[in-house]
Order: sequence, then structure tokens, then C-alpha cells
Amino acid sequence: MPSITEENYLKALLRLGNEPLAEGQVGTNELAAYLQVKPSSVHDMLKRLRNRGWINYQKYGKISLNESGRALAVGILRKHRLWETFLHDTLGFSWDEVHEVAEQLEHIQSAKLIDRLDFFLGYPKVDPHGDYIPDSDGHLEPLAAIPINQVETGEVVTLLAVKGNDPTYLQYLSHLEIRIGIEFKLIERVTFDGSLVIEYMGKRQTISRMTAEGLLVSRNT
Amino acid sequence: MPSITEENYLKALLRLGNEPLAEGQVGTNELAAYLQVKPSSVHDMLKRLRNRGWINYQKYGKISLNESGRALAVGILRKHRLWETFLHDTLGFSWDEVHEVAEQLEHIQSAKLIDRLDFFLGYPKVDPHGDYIPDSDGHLEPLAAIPINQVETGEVVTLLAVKGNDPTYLQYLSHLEIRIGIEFKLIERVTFDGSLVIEYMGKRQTISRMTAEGLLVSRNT
DNA sequence: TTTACTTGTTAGACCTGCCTAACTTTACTA
DNA sequence: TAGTAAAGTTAGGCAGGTCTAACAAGTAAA
Repeated sequence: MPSITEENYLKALLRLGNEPLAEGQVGTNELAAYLQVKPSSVHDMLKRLRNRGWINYQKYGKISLNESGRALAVGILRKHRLWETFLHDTLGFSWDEVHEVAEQLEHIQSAKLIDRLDFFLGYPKVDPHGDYIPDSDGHLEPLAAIPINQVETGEVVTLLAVKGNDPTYLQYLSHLEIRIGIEFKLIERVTFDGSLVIEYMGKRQTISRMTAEGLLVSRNT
Repeated sequence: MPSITEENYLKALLRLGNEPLAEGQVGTNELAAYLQVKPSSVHDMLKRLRNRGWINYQKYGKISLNESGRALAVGILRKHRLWETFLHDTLGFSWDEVHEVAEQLEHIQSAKLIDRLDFFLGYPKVDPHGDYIPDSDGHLEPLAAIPINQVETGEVVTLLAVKGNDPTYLQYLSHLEIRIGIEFKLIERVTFDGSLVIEYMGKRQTISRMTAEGLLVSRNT
């Protein structure tokens, strides 16, 4: 059974490996920056994770999760997203508050707890940020969504999920009345700085490129 | 903020200090035995807890929590018992299963989580084992109960709480259909080994002294 | 009050997880 | 293709939390 720290490394590898273009491959410095530790600390841990049989890694090479490491990481993600759903739906936390607490709750070791929680919540498919919750067999549906700044002008799209855990970002979206499931029409793209003008709920709003990058939408059919 | 290990020491000091005759005073070896570590490890930690300002302790003396240490410990106990209640009442765990998982959940740091959980559960007064749950101000009602083997023959008493977290003990009680709130009549006391014959729910049952010691009852008026 | 036993303390060691500083390898660019 | 910048590794050290083995204090009984 992994320690809490080991779990956090596995989770980080899953996450960074899923970034576009990463293809499961992650670098030492990248991981260090993400986890806010020094590359030398990461290197120590990589040796441990390899000895424990959870990652593929060799000197000066890229890092990737193997089968069992991935299974562990997906299990943690499942716990994280179920807890987020519980905090939001049952206890009334706002969507910017759930991540921090779920970061702690995801490390609780009890299969029964998670199964019961899943049942209690009615087997939710997505968490408060729109991300898919892995099922108890470890299956995780890939999110078929693109950032809104990759959409053509004039298109109408639906917000499937938001990317990013920063509370101030999520609070800002709430402030703009942007929620999962809402429909946007892309009115205009500002070539200068990548800002977008979007229309939703009968109003027009300009959002920066940074804001737009976290809005994951699906093309409407 | 205490580490998880420090929290466990504080909790142990609260618990052992509340034992009859202890009067808040605990010994090093006693603490070591309870926490399943060596006395030398306890000694190291005691120095840390003293430096952190949570305990009264001097060389070769007894250990006790001070005001702030006690407040921390009661806070952890509150979390533990609220989580036990959640696991039992909301998720349907049996009373022998809740302790182990609550041992992990009690270390989650989020005041809001605990307050919301308390609200969600309807501000419960007691946990699944009959113990009082400290309120959000840190007040903990002392349990006015005595082990059933301190009761006179012929008396009728109510089970207020059970003492002990051993799952096999709690399962055994369930098997005997013994639950919080049930009424017992003490029929007979076996002087040889301290066994008791008790009557409840229209049946007679012999229980060993060990079993009896965990049954905390109040005299009926 | 001396002995014997229990209780508590100290020294030195180990593992986890992190650090800094110095080094090596790889990758890119001139 | 040589030189440099970026990425990755190594060595040595530190704090938390544990251990064993040896020692010191307190306590109780003869």
C-alpha cells in the first residue's frame, strides 16, 4: 500500500501523463515543479516507486506509470472525485472549495467506504468540475472536450468541464455565472491577446485567453 | 497544527487520562503500551509535545494535557465521533466497522467540513457506541454510567454506551442482540469468575466479566 | 535500608521525505 | 560538430518518528 506521498506522486504522474502531447511520458523537472519539490527529491522518490513496481523509469529517461501504478492512481482519482461530489452535493460546499479537502480525503484507505459513498451519491458520473469519475473497476472515460479557444467563431458549444483547481479561478467563473452544462456562442476572437467574446444566458462577456483555456467544451451537433 | 502522529498522542493522553483513578495523569510505559510503540519513542515525542506547548511533563513525572492540548484532543474526538456517526447512520456501516475508518477520517483538517457534517447529521448527541460527541465549542459531557458488574443483583438498568473498539467484541454484542438503549435486569452474579446472568428482551444470558466490563449502564430511576 | 523490580531516560541507528550544492548527461543551437 | 543551456543525478545533510541496548531513578518489600 502506497504512503500518502507515494500516492501523490502517482496521481501527479497520471495527471501530467494525460496532458495533451505527453502520451504518458513525464520528466523529472516537470514533476518537481508540479509537486512543488526539488528535482533531487523527485529522483529519490522515482527510485522508490520503481522498486515498488509502479513506474517505468530509467536514468535520464522519461517516466511513465505501468499497469499497477496506473490502477492505483486511477483509484485515488476515483476517491478524489467522489469526495468532491459528496462535499458539493451533500454538504453544500462550493465548487472552488471541494478540491483542497478532497486532497486529504482521497488518501483514506477503505474500499467499503468508497463503495458506500458511491452508492449513497447515486453512482454519479461526473464531479462538480465536470470530470468523469472512474468506476469501481478502474475504467475512466476520456473527456471528449476541447478548450473553448479552439472553437470556430460563430459556433455554439456546451461547457462540459473546467480545468484547474485554483479557487480564485473557479470563484471568478461563478461570478460570471458560468456553470457546467451552460451553452456558449463564440462571437469574436481577439487576435492580439487571444481574448474571446462569448455569448451565454443572453449576455456578452469578454474572457481572457487564460480564462478560456480552462473552459472545456464539446461542439454541439 | 499537530501532525497526525502528534494528534494520536494527544488523543491517547485524553483517553488514558479519563480512565477511572487516572485523574489526567498518564505514565510513559502506559502510553507506549496503548500506542503500540516503545517507551523510548514515547519519550522523544513527549519532549516535542512539551515544546509545542500541549502537555505538562517533567523528567520522571506523570504526563497530563494542558488547556490547549486538551482542546486539540477534544477536537479530534469530536471529529472521530461525528465520522463514526456518519459511517453508521448515513452509509450503513455496522458499529464494529466504524472505529477503524474514523481513525483515519479524524485527521482531516477542515473546520467547515466538520461543521457541515454535524449539520447534515442533525447535530447528533451520541455516537454509535453511545459516547457523547463534543460540541463545536469543545464541551464534552461526562458519561454518567457504570460498568454493569458494579450494579446490584435485581436492579434494572439501561445500556448507555459500550466501551472498547475491538470489532470482535462489538460483533459478539450484536450477536447477543445487545444494543444501546436496551434494558437489562441483573439476575445473578457468579462470585467464582465474575460472570453475570442478565435478563433482557425476555431472555436470560450469561456474560463473562470481560464482556460485562464494557457494558456501561445507568441505574434506572 | 538495602535489594530487586519497575519505570523512565539516553545514545546511537534506521527509514521516509525533503533539502543544497556540485556534478553529468542530453539536447539544442551556432 | 563543438559549445552551452537545460534536464537529470549524486552526495551529504536534516527533521520526524521509530527502534534496540544500555543506563538511571523511583518504589516496594524483606
